[in-house]
Amino acid sequence: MKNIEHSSKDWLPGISVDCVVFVFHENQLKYLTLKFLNSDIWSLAGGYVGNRESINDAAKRVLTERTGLTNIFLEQFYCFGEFGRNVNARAEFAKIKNDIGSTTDDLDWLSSRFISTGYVAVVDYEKVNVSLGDVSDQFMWQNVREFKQLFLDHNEILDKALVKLRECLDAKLIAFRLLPETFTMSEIQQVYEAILGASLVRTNFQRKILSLNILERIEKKFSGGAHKAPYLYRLKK
Amino acid sequence: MKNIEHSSKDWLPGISVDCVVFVFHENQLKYLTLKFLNSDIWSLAGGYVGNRESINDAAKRVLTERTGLTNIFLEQFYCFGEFGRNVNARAEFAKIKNDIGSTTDDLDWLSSRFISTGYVAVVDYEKVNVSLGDVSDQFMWQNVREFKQLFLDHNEILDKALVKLRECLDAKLIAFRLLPETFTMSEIQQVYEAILGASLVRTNFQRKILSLNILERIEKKFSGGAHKAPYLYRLKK
DNA sequence: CCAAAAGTGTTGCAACTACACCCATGG
DNA sequence: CCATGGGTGTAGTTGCAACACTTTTGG
Repeated sequence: MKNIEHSSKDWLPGISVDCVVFVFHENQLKYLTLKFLNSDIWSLAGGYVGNRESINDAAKRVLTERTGLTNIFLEQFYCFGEFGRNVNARAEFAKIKNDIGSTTDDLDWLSSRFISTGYVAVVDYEKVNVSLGDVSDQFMWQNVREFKQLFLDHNEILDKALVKLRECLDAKLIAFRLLPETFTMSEIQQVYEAILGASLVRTNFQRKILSLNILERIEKKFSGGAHKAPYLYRLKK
Repeated sequence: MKNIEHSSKDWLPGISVDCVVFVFHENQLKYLTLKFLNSDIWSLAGGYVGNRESINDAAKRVLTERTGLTNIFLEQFYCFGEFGRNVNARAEFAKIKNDIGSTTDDLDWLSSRFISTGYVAVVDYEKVNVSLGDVSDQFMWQNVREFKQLFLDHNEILDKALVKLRECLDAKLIAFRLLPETFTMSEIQQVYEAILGASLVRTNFQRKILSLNILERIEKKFSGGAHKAPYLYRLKK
């Protein structure tokens, strides 16, 4: 409860950031959700903005706190400022307050009107080490293809994040940030297919990716199967 | 000074909106700037957010207050949240305070940290009727090709607005919103050239625009010149 | 006739799609 | 040999750019 108790002094009132953290795992595109202490309410990874901190830095900090990672792809995509986006959810807040054992002041601050800026983050599943923080007791990587009811307007934030992710896919080389250091060509294709929600023709896809001239092929190969092993690739310096 | 005097009660603290209002006039793309009372400081059209008003509605309201128009193209493009974007400009605020005869409380509120969401607006020059409001004594339609030093980080806001405008140009049919009800084909081309900052081949451009199938040609024509008069077009319903 | 406006035709380029086909490799 | 992975060739399409050329119309 440290963050919330210090709230009115250390943090900007009425302003928050919410990060949609994407990973690729088990052949699916997933995003990070956190469950509030002792409740069944799931939210995106959010946080407040320090009095002397830029909102972009706040998003970076929240991401580092939750994932243990620095230097990750992070991009702002929209500012959610509807009246009632959280004010109309006093019941949800009251439940959370009760569950996490907050004081009345905290609830007043939490349930006062907030404007939240949304960020898309893209990380390598194998490198993430999720820390729950003070208000959550569980986390989950949620498949984007399965609907899950989220806190407040976080479903809307997720939808807009997915649109932004697709827009950035080629220009910002999103797919390679979702994969480990080395990967096979079909893994790249699976990432693209998961993000675009469509299947792609293998031969044309490989030509497109290789023509970018950003990959180098590593001669070491997979072992195991009763057939040819796929090549491994990694990003050129 | 009405708005500012009521500030701490009626408006959300620390949050504002800034609108970059574009028009097409004298064959140039221009944006609205306002000069603070008795000063030489020029800013974009900004405003605060009502306690019970969504930020998108606040932007709409600011736009209606300044231009007299409703139902105009308006789109959010970025949330500016650097620490110091206005806090480091106490000198500018002190000058404005002096010029507009504000009380100390107002200055404290004004110069406290603000986070501002940027909006692009696109309007028909012939329909705009600019109202100065309480803190400005002059306005100007500024050519985007000429640099002008603006208040705080408003030059950066303008730059990002222009990028957004170009991105929306085709998808949101921006050009037709910058023109009056009826227009000639070469006027449309001039708008495109002003926004893109490049010249286009007439024949190919006309083919592209007409193939959109959104225009109808009006048989009435211009009068005057010693040559064929251009056709007039208007958007289909 | 001239000048400006409006429109057509054609050529070539680049990107993408679909699909046929071939080679490589490990068992 | 088979199954899987990796890659080439090619034909068709689409969109766009460049440019030549024709037609319309008012004076």
